[in-house]
Parts: sequence; C-alpha cells; structure tokens
Amino acid sequence: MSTHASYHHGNLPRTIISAALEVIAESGPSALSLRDLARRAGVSHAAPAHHFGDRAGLLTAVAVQGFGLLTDALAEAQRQTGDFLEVGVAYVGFAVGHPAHFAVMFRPELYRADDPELIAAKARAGGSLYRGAAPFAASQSGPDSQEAALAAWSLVHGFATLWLSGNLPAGLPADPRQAARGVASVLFSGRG
Amino acid sequence: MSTHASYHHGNLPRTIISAALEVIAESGPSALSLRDLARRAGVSHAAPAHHFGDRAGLLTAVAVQGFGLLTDALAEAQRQTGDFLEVGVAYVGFAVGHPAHFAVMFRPELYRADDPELIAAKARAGGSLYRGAAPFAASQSGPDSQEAALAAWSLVHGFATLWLSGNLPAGLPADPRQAARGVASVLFSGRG
DNA sequence: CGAAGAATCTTGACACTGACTAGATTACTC
DNA sequence: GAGTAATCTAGTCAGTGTCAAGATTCTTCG
Repeated sequence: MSTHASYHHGNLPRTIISAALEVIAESGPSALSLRDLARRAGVSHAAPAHHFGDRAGLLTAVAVQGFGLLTDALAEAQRQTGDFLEVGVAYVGFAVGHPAHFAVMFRPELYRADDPELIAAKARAGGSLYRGAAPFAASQSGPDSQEAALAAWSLVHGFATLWLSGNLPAGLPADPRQAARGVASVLFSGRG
Repeated sequence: MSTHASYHHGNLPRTIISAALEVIAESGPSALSLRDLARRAGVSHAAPAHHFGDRAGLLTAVAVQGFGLLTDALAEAQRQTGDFLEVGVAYVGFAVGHPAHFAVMFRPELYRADDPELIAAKARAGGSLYRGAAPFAASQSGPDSQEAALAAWSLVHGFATLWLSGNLPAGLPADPRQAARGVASVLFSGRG
C-alpha cells in the first residue's frame, strides 16, 4: 500500500498478473517470460515462481480470473436483457474486451487443467453460459436441445476466435459486438 | 533417395516438417523445439534453420501446407455432395484429421503472415470455403449474405476449436464429424 | 573430365529462458 | 520481543533460438 522501495513488493501476484495480461494481449501467451515480468515488477527473476510455482501456475491464475469475468459478463447480459442473442454478443464482447484472458482460457495445455479452483471457475462459467443458451435451445423444435446450445456456443466462440486472430475479412462493422450481433442473428432469429 | 548416412540428409525439409507435425499434434506449437527436431532427424542443431530460416519460417511452411489441404478437403466435399452442410462437416473433419496444421493456421502470430506463398494459399482456402457456403448464404432471406457465410464459418470453426482443445462436454458422438453434423444442422437446416 | 560455384550441413558461440536450491530479509503471531 | 512463516534474492543448470564461419557434397558448365 505504501510506496517505499522495500524488500517486500507488497502486491507482487497482482502486479505480475497485470503485466502478464499486457504481454499476452500484445504478443500472445507464448511471448510470456517470467523473467521479463519480474523485471517489469522490479523484483528478482525468481520472485514470480514463489507465488505461482511456474509458468503454468501463472497462466492457471489468469484462466481462473478469466472464467470469473466471463461468468459475470454472461450473467449480467442475461439479467439485463433476458435475450439469448445478447448473451451471445456478451460472449464476444468479453473475448474482445479481455483478449489476454480469452487467449489462455481455452488452451488447457497452457495451464493446470486439473487445478480445483480452475475447474470450479470453469464450471461456473459453463453454468452461466448454459443459462444464457437454454431459452434458445428450448425454442428449437429438434429432439436434441444440447445440440442447439452447442451450436450457439460454437458460433460465438468461433466468431470471437476468428476476430481476435485477425482472420475475418474486411468490411465488417468496426464494433465487434455489432458485428457479432449481425452474425449471431443468422442462427438466433431463425433466418437472417 | 539412398539410405547411406551421408553428409547431406537428402530430404531434410520434409523430414523436419513431418516431425514438427507430430510434436505439435501432441503438445502444441509452443512445445516445438528446432533443436529437438534436428535431433530427431539426426542432423546438427542448426540444420533446420538453413531451410526455414527460423521458427516462424518453419511454421509458415506448416500453415501453407495446411491451407492447401483445407482447400482440397472443402473442394472435395463440395464436389462429392454439393451440400453446404457437408462442406461444414468437412471443415471440422479437416481440423480433427490434421490437428497440427489447424493449430497453426489461424494463429498468425506464430508465422510470417506476410509471406506471399502463405497469402496465396490462404486466399485459395478462403475461396474454397466461400464456394461451399455461398448456397447457404443465398438460401437465407436476410439482406446481408456475408453475415450468413460468416455465421456458418464461425460455427464450424468454433466447434472444431472447442473439440480440439477438449472443451466440449461429454456425451457427444465419438466421431467428430457426426457430432459436427448434428450441431451444424441447427444452423443449416433452419431449425433443428 | 574437372574445376568453379551453389547448396547443404556442422561447429561454435552468445544471450536468453524456466526451473531449482539455498539463503537473506521482512512480516506476522503469540 | 522471540519464533515462525511469508516473501524475495542470488546463484546455478540444462535447454533454447539465432547468428557466423567453416566443412562437405552436389551441380553446372567450360
């Protein structure tokens, strides 16, 4: 809390994660260097390891935080609009708004997928997502409502992924949420 | 062509790429080590660099090869069935059948995105994809047919990504193509 | 046929990284 | 205030990508 340059940093974990998010958002998770993060925080090269164990530990923390933010974003959209289209838009909005988290969350090989905290956070996000997609799934006349929910998830996830990786063609709305709304409407409103 | 252990390897580039695909399929692109590939090929640690320049060069070659395979897979499905649903299924089939290529192709930060060969291969794949999705886009009554094509692409791309990363829930068909067919039907056949 | 030149591969080196160990310093608790 | 836990430093090791210089083989062409 104070600004004195002491032996103890004061809030190293938060500082490290924050710096990690910057690096990941700029250059991806593979560009992440624990030593670089330590330098940015002004601590020794081995200090981060004390809090996170290793690289995977740090990325686990990032993923947990990300799933928490996603849970909140989806629940908020659900609460405010009650419209599954807007929940899907919120999914894309989260991805674009928190690109670093999103770049880690769905790559289990980067973190400790068996971490209890992570599993719990992931389950909460899954629940939030399911509650958003359930009305859409129910509106489909098909026999398998799970397929409809997966279709919705796949669509918004794919769109977010393609957007973030810069693989979508030009000519789309500059606002990713607006672009997502148009694309998701093709699925969500029966026919475009 | 011969089997004598000579100074020249004979077909190093192909050997290196082949080994790289194995490693990537097993542990992802970040686990790739040029020195390890060199060891597997029985050459010195700097030999791969001579052919590919650096890591990004090798992954560029992988991506180019991947886009070529994708182009062929989509065109083949289009030719054989003429059904855009099956083109979408073929997209997922390619991703699952060539996980290493797929893991690289849509991550431009891993390779040289400005490589002319890559740009050309990517454009060909885009054309093949567009020809597959065009009938679906035309079948939609909405004003913007591009949105329909993007929705189709997003859906199959998202499904493939989630499948490969192990993020899909249990209870799906073991065959990814069959699972993809069910999910894609939600979009492609109006209502499930 | 043979020599020049190009292509291929080796060797050596440098800075960098993640991870581990042991130790120093500070905060906390009783 | 002493003992203990938490936090951070310092040193080390094997491994990596990349570069430069040299050795070897293939190819081409006089």
